[in-house]
Amino acid sequence: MSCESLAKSYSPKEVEEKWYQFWEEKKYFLADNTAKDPRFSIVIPPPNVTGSLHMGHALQHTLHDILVRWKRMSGYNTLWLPGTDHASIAVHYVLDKQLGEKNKNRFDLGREEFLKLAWEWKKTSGGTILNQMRRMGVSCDWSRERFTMDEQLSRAVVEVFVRLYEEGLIYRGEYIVNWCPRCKTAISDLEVVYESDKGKLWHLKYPVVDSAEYVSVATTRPETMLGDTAVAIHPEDDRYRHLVGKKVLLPVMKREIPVISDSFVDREFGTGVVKVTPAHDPNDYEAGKRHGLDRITVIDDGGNMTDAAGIYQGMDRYACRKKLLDQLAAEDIVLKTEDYVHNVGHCDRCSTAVEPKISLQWYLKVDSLAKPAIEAVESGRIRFVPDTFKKRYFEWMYNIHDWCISRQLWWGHRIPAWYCDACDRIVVSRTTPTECDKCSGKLREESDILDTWFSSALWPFTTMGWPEETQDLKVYYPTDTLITGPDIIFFWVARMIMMGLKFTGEIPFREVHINGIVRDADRKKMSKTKGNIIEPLELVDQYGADAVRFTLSSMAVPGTDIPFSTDRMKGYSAFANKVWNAARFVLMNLTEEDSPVDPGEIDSLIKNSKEALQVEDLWILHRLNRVSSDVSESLEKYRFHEASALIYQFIWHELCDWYIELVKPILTDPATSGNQRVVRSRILIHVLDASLRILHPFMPFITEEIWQKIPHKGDSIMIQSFPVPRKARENPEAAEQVQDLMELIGEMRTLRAEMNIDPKRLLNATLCIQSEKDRCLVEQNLEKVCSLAKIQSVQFSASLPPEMLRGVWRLGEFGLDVQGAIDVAEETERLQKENARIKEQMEKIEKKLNNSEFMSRAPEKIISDNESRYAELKDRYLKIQSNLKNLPAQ
RNA sequence: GGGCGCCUAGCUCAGCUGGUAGAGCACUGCGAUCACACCGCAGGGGUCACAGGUUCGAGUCCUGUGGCGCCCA
Repeated sequence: MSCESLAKSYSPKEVEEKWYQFWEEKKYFLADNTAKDPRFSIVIPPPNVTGSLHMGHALQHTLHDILVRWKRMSGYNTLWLPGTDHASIAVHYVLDKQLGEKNKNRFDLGREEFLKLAWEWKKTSGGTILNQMRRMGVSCDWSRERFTMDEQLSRAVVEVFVRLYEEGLIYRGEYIVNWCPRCKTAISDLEVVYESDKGKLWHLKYPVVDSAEYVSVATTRPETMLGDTAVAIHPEDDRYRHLVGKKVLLPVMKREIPVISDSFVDREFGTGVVKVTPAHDPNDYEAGKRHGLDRITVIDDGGNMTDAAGIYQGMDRYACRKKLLDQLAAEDIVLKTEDYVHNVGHCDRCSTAVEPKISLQWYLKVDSLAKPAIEAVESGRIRFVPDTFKKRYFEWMYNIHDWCISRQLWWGHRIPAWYCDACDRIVVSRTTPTECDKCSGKLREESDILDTWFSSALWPFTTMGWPEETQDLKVYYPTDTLITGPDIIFFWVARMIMMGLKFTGEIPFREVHINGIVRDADRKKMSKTKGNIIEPLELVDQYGADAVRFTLSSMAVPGTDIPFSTDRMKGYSAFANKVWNAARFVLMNLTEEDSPVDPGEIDSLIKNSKEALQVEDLWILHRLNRVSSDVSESLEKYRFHEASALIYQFIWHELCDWYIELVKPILTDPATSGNQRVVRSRILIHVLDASLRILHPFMPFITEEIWQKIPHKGDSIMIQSFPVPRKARENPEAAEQVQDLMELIGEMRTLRAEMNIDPKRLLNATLCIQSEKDRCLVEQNLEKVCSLAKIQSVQFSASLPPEMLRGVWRLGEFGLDVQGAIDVAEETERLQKENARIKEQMEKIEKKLNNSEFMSRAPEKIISDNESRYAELKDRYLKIQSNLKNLPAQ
């Protein structure tokens, strides 16, 4: 085994690419569906194929990868399945833009050509995000990469559609939908985002027919008046009751329309009279149905006025508004104009104002699917982490509406339906029919495609081969965990649960971990317009993937947003360097002959040759035990922040700050025996090895780089076992002893610092320790104490000589000889101050212990804790008191 | 309008089932010695938003007030 030495500091750039390639080549990421081990499986929330890696992905992928690497190292047969979704609207958007540059649109090209172009685009640019993911070090099984439009997944989509149709759960109907005039498609309720826009409220004069009276109607969208087919009042509104049944004359169009009475009218809005445009407003549409009103469509698919708009035909809807208002003003129809802030729906993808529009669409009836999906969460079969998110889920599920699943786009899964023009029959089929099964007439294929989320909803099982009963499906479905953001609980999580239960009879995942949203350091949401976007790959370039991963993980409190701070990340890149240098120290103390350490070797060392071990050895092994189980426990609960803090604290503040420092004096002392040296290096190798393994899921690159350089068995750290607690190493006694030594060293250091003693100056010390056992402990570890507290000689004595600086710790008192008269006044003040602090704490506890209510009601454990704490404080207090008394007279 | 969440050190946040207020960064002092100055040692800094209540005991549970944010309509 050769022991290379390490560079003085860690540079991620040189190692990351190398190891990622190595892992992939060795096929470590591949899941083996024949393995007998318990399995752990997870599917990626498929990123949009047009997307590029942002901080949200970086976070989610980091969390996925931590779980997956940890489970893999813990002996699970692990699958992490990657892939992308086809993102109909987004792809259309990208291509529309490209075509637009050549002054063309998709209709010029035609469906077939457009799809060719789309596939071409997918082939060249669709893999961007997947390649970017690799830079984060993700260990997904690339051999199982899926795309929602893969042939097999597409077949599954057809299968699902046909089954749902045959069960009567999919129907076609004419309703008012959210229409995006730019994308030229219907979109679902969820894809509409409401933003408050500053607009105006125009009050218009509608004269009552055969009367001198007129009514004033208020509207934010005057152009829709061209399609008005009634005005409405509230049935209990006495102001207008007399008008019901009469007609008003619609200005401009000069159409007589009825006054209807309906309780949907809000009496407080405007004057209490509203115009009714059934073809362009969802509420009006419903009211129109109730009252049998005509529906006049005045705005077309592209947002332009139809021929029903009279002279405004062909005009853009906003241009029309302007011109129309001119006309209305000229005709004295506008009674009043006020500023008005209202919520306007915008297309989620392209931000164009949505146009409510009547059209014939395909819908999925969701009631019967929602029921079992609700039950699955209510019963706890599916758990949300944190739990509070299930409320959001229920809220939506209890009020769920039928889902408009058709889109008037081309890129996606074409709805498998054919129309017979001869007999009006609709044929829905798994295979392309040649003729109408009823009248043998010619068939016309449906041109609409399905909502992208329709296929995403099937992702957990179609990616594994459904509807075939594949081995993958058997082994890896249902998946264990879904990690995703709060924004797609409805879009995706809820729909996956419904579809999973419907088509596999099983829940698609057992737990849903909802992560927070990554924001900028000031908690602001990142956005292009704000210009506060942080590019994860730029961070990776600068600080290394490990530092980025660790930062995200350390801030990943379930369900809590992450204000990403570069300062904090610098801290974690320093941590990487710290780990590097700890390894460097270990390697410097090894020789060519050092071989890999088996954990069992350390156990038998404890069992058979305890005398060769130092107390700090027992302590660090004990601590290692605890940390390994604590980290696992935290990960089990998705407490990534806690797990990160545990391993950080252990490596930096226990292994580096104490263990290595305690071991140093032994290693540097030329008098140390060969055997002592060997034992030290065996333990160092082992503790470093185990620490690297615990750290590996969080920081895969640096841990692999170091692990490959220390004595090791095996080809890669990523397939080694994750440390588990070993009984032989539990040693609370050693833990306490080291605690006592640390306290002594700490007190001495504090005293030195407070008294401004030159850090390099070696002092003589006197120790008073009552207990024989305690004295032995200190005696046996004298070298270490001296080295870490800069002491040159120690005397044990029953009492402290007067001319010394004094300190106390749990096991006794100590004096530092500063060789010369000490400033008694200053020393008195210092000790008195310290005792005042102690007294304060004692009084607090005293109050509790003197309270009979507390003594009779508090649990025994709490009482005894307080008592022993009090005893300790008192002991310390008395020691200081006696120190004060024994100071030389002034 | 309905619902949910947040307010803890200068900053960003932990603090699970109530029992001695924590971390990282920043800050102050000291330190180029044999892993690391991307470092070490020591230190300062908090009426846990506010007001009530429950309890022997409240950052933690309950009610209300104020401020901020999110979701749904």
